[in-house]
Amino acid sequence: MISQQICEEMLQEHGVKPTANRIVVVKALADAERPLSLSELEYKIMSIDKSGVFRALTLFREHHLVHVIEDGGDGVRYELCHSHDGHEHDDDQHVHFYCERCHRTFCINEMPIPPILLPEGYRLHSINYMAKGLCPQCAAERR
Amino acid sequence: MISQQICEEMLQEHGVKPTANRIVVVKALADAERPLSLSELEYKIMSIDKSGVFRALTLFREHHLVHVIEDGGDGVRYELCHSHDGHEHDDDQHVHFYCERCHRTFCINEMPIPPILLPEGYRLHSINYMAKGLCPQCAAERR
DNA sequence: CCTTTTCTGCAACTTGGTTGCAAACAAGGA
DNA sequence: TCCTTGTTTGCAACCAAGTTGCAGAAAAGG
Repeated sequence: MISQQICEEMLQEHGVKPTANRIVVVKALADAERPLSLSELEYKIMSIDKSGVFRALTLFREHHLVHVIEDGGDGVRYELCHSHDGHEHDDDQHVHFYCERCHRTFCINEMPIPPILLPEGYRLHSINYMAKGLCPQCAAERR
Repeated sequence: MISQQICEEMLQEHGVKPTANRIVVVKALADAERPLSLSELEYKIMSIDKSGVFRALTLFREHHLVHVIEDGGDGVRYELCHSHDGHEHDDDQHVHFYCERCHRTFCINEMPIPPILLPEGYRLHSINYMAKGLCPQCAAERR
């Protein structure tokens, strides 16, 4: 549980005016310890119209407060940037794990993304490493 | 350019009845040397209604003739499985590169996906390694 | 207190994907 | 060959997620 206080500061730090709605959205993201999709956020928040959540996320993205990861299939998910330099680069890239049974996406924080060597000419900006399978909980229930 | 003959055989091998439409779709996938999205295929084929392309892809997926990779943002892309064992497992996992400028997705065939060590309990099924940035062509034009 | 700008909710729209249905087609038996 | 049965296809309708326009509400700044 993260205090409203801190959420407000996060917004400030990234140059986003902390309105009531926006604080609620950052808080929702911060409290969930995994990346959320737009619809999960909509559902989780309820008090704000989906367009509001959408606009907040768009803004956050522009200000590098959240980043986007591809989910295990359809949509995209939003995750707070933890990089402390505040801006631009997000050195926070880690592996994600998508559970095919409960459809949640986990951050494997302890696992940095292994780098690759690209052929001549490619210019690399970012990497999305998504592992899929069963999360510990679902793997256990399975048997 | 891949012969219709071969496409037909690919279908057979995977237990899919080779109808006219299906052959066209496999051929389109085989000729493009990169994973295509549904809409790219629709555009590329024209002679077949999008529902037809969609149904062909769904079928192919069920028969492990194509696999799905997440694109650099929104939709998903389809790529022919090159694994020669024919069925079930697709040991064909390699890195993909998404160009943020021309929005094409390339197969980096020479680069197998580096494995990771997951924490206790996770059961891994597949991995999607997507690098993003500029492809050689766009990187060159850029300057 | 008034003016100007930003923020917000609602409703409408767009787009990509998906499905229902009936006509077209293919396969197999009489 | 003709008929029956099941499969495949195109069309149009549908659906949901994401996105935008607009006008009222709220905030900021004189």
